[in-house]
Amino acid sequence: MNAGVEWAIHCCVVLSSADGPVSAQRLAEFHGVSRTYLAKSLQSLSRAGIVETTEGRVGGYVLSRPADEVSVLAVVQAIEGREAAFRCTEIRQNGPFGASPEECVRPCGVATVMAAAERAWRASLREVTIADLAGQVAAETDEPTQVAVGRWLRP
Amino acid sequence: MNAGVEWAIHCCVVLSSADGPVSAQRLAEFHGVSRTYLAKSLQSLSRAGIVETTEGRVGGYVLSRPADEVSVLAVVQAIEGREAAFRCTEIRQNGPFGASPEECVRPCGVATVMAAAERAWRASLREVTIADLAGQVAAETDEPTQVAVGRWLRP
DNA sequence: CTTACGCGGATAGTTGACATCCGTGATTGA
DNA sequence: TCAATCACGGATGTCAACTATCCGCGTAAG
Ligand code: SF4
Ligand code: SF4
Repeated sequence: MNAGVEWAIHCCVVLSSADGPVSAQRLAEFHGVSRTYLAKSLQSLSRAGIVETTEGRVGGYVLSRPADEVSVLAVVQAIEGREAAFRCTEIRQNGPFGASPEECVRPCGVATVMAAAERAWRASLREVTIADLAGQVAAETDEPTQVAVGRWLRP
Repeated sequence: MNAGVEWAIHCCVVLSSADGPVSAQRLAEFHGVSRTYLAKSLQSLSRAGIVETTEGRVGGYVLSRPADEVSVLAVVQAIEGREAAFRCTEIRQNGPFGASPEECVRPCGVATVMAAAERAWRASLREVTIADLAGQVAAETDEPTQVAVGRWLRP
């Protein structure tokens, strides 16, 4: 799985507790990752409509929806894409006893099972929102640090 | 996801309906895929204890357990490995407000959520066995073809 | 002893993830 | 007005993993 997924989720959590636009520079420094590459992930979030950007001198990223309306699944799919991990290559149509395309209008058992598993995976991620994660982080961080982080994000 | 997963599942289904060892040559022909590369996947299944091999002149592969005791999950993990798709890189320890390693003894919310999703995925795959898939295939295949396939597998 | 077969290592080609750079356009503050 | 800052998108490079092939070895049936 793409490492940018982890970065993107963390960025969303940070953005949910910030009170203004945060630049890619700050987000990258905060997490200790490559600025230029993180920008790619943030652009994906932007295209997916999860964050909004303000260009110019004091530009940066802001969550475009309240944190409790952004599921973890949305962030993951924004970075990883929406294609299923399991790609069926229709090998049942190959070989000496290959089925004809007419017989393959509906997916076979293998593809069905894998699709069901991925549905379960997505359903699990859909249950959790960025707000849930942010609340957890806030509960584990003491008050002075939270204030310091807030000030650091907006210099 | 590794394409060899699809091949391996199909091979297990075929093996469950065969009455003797089937060579990699036959399995590859049957599915119309590369013989040499399929052999790699079959070797993974062998190392995982899902199939057993008989070497020598009329060697081949046989399921080492009854088909209803082999879950799809076991086959997938044999090919793909057992590591989680989401790798946490502990970026919360980075940056100016990075947490100390002592504070990170237990996994954070993000890693927990992703792990729960993967558990749901595995649980879904664990519910289905090779026997289930074989039964589905058998129900969709007419009698004469089944006999012909059985004969073709063991020439 | 010959033959067919699985096993494991070595070896490439190809793809996709990871990472960086630069030019463009937009916005703000001097 | 003008320079600085920042997001955006394209182009490019690097690297690991997947895909695929080949060969020598050991094994067991005939
Ligand atoms: S049997 Fe299922 S998984 Fe296999 S090729 Fe057909 S649709 Fe795909
Ligand atoms: S916060 Fe969670 S996902 Fe992020 S680096 Fe720490 S353990 Fe990993």
